[in-house]
Amino acid sequence: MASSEVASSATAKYLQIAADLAAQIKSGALAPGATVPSEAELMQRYGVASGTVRKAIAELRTTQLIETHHGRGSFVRSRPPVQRKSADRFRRAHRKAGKAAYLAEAETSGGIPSVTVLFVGPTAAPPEIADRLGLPAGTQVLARKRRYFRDGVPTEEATSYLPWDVVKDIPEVFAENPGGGGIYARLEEHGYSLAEFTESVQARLATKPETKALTLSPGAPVIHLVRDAITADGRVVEVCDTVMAADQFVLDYRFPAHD
Amino acid sequence: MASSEVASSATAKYLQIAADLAAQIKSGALAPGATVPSEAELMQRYGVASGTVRKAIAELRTTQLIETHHGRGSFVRSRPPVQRKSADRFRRAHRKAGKAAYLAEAETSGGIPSVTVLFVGPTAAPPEIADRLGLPAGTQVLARKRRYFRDGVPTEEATSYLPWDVVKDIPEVFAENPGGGGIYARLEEHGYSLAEFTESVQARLATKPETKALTLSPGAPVIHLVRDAITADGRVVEVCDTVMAADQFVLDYRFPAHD
DNA sequence: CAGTGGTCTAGACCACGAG
DNA sequence: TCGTGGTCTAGACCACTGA
Repeated sequence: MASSEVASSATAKYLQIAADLAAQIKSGALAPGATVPSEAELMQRYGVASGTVRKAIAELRTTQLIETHHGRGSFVRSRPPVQRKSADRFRRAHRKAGKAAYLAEAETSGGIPSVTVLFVGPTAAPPEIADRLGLPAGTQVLARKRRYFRDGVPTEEATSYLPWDVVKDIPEVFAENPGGGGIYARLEEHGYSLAEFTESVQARLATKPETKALTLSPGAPVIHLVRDAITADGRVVEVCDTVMAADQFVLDYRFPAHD
Repeated sequence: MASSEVASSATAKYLQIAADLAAQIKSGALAPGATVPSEAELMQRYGVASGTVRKAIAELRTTQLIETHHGRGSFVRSRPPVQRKSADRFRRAHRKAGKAAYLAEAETSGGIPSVTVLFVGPTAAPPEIADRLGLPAGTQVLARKRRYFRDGVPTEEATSYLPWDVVKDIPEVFAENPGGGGIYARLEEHGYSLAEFTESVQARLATKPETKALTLSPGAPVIHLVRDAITADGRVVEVCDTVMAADQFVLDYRFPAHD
């Protein structure tokens, strides 16, 4: 028989199973953090094949109701508290007080922040970055790639690109920890007085590597933010390319109505 | 044999197939609008089972490279030109020139913009909105809900909420078309001089109703933006709640480095 | 080690779309 | 009608996790 009694109901079996499990989660029968029954268990309970159960699980994953860990199982997600990111985090006053932008921000958020530096060194500038820096594509620049965590959970990954001629005399920016106030403070100490920042914000689904780096479920959305740091004479002295787990952040902006 | 030579390579077969097709798309060998080879064709070409091909196709779908239509096939998506949304769109100069924000923006983007007004009338303010307006939850406010299109395709849906005492003497804001410069121009004409805007940006997956309203695929990301319009004396006179198809927009912001 | 999810096969039947 | 994608089965082996 195998496929003789298949694909006939109004809505697909795997969706019914997903809806059933979703109802259990919303009702609280499956509490946040609880483990979802294993695939084998669900196959037996619903009398379906493995593929069908897996599609149901995938459905719950894309709706962010559960997360899955290879070899461990699936777990009901607990809505994490979001982190507000305001343009205020780049206020010069914060830099003068010796705080890096991330820490300045973390002060007003719950959770314990931490940072891991993944890479610091020369790189060929990717086309879009080179364009923003006003350099030919492939020019050597300094890249600083780091990953940010809150309570040990990765939340965002950021790569800063700086023109080589700007950084070559600023030894601190080659260090893992560029010192109090971060690289913006170092830039200003070396005569690059920052006038303004511009940010471009896009949202999209995470790529495979991003899901790994940020431990996201496939199909999870990310915020892709690219910021230019611009000096008083109009030069872009840093481009920061950031990918954030979308469910972890709210971005706040404020701008005047005047001309 | 069946499964004797399975799941051993470094990266999964379905990902290799997806990557191969993605490369063909990026190289232009598969042009936008072209039909992707059928599943049967791909099964033969790559020598894999149907399930494997389907997973590869699903991968390309979540990366927005293709779209699939039951019974017709899969097609390479033509990258819709994204629309840049800059804070500049609220410059008073634009309002004075008689342009509404949306049209002012559309001038610098490709595509023909259009708007449909879905609802204008009194509503009980939802909690989050009431909070921003500084009113008790459930207070009667004026809601203006409209849907925006580009080239006939829905791209965003926005609802403005205005305190009743503000609008009760401004007949134009009850009309479908509030006139040149939009409601912000009308507010300023009636003594509500706008000082600044704040925007909160979040990204998440579309809800079921949103996928319908914006004709999105399930699992597609949206940008949720909430803007407050604030007068010189600090009063919030409008809250605009907007949901945008994420793949249609880039949000641009600019802010000073000064204190 | 046992148990979990991840990938894969080689089929089947159903539902949709176009000629 | 025929070709398309959508769902489903009943298995298999692989890879990761934790006791």
